[in-house]
Amino acid sequence: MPELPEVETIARGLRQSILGRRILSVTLGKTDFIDDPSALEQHLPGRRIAAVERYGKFMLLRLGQPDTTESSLSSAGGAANGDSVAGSLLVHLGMTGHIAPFPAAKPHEKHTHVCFLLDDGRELRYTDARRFGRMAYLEGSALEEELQEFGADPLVVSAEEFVAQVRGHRARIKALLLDQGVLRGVGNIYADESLWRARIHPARLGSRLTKKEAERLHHALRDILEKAIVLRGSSISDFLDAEGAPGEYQRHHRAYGREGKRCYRCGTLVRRAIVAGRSSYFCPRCQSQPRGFAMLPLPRRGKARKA
DNA sequence: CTTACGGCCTGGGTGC
DNA sequence: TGCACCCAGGCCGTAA
Repeated sequence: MPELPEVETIARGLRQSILGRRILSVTLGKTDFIDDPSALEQHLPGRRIAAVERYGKFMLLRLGQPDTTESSLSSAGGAANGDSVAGSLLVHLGMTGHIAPFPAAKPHEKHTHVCFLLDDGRELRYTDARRFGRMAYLEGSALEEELQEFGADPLVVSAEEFVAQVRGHRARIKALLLDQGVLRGVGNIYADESLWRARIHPARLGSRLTKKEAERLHHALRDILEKAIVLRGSSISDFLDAEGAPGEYQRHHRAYGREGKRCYRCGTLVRRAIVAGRSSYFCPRCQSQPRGFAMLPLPRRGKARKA
């Protein structure tokens, strides 16, 4: 479940550990999550990792020109200006994806599907038990077109633009927050957390939010994402950053995963409902339900089973 | 056109 | 110990 804060955390870690390294070779295992596996084998060997960026929930490894020389990459951490990069490796971690460098001699952990041998003897490895992730090498117009499919970065978008986007759609606000074409990087956790903070029910329609509510949501979302980044993301199942350390933001969750627990604001029991096809956690008192929204009965789950 | 919904991919965790 | 089932995020096809 890496969402924006988790991917940002991993990107920062990789920036420290592999920026400027050259990829010597590529070894592939299962490839059904890779757009064009042969493109990786064809284009990556010899290329230098010129920048590590986050784009929504994607990790973007900007690669130097195939003929880039040592000297042209002098400034590590440096801004690889757009012209100097000819292509990028896009990595989406899906739910269970991990990417991190290891000593090449270290045995592969289970579900390792991609290995990039680096010029310092380490291997950048991608593991993904469920292979819900995605990997692709793209360059030129294909890269541009791919990136263009996505909406604004929630940390960058202005309040005006956010309000306009949200109120310009009739879909449920939860669906809008999750729609990567509207806003890039928000997933289930941070959607529910920001809606709780802004006191907006997930099933409300975007077009029916008041300007004030939409502004409140924008502020809540940005604030929560920034705090989550500081705490290196949320480790709810097995998320670990590139150094293998867990995040801490899960301790600050106010809605997500708290079904049956008391709302931090009013003490009402937090509920769970399926909204936009996803489990959604909310306080039924603080986040008043829109008219016409029938909450479907949910099967009991978890160990809180009292027969 | 926009939105809603079900199904699919996979395998770890859980209930029984 | 085994095993059926749930569920996750993104995507796609279909329906309204």
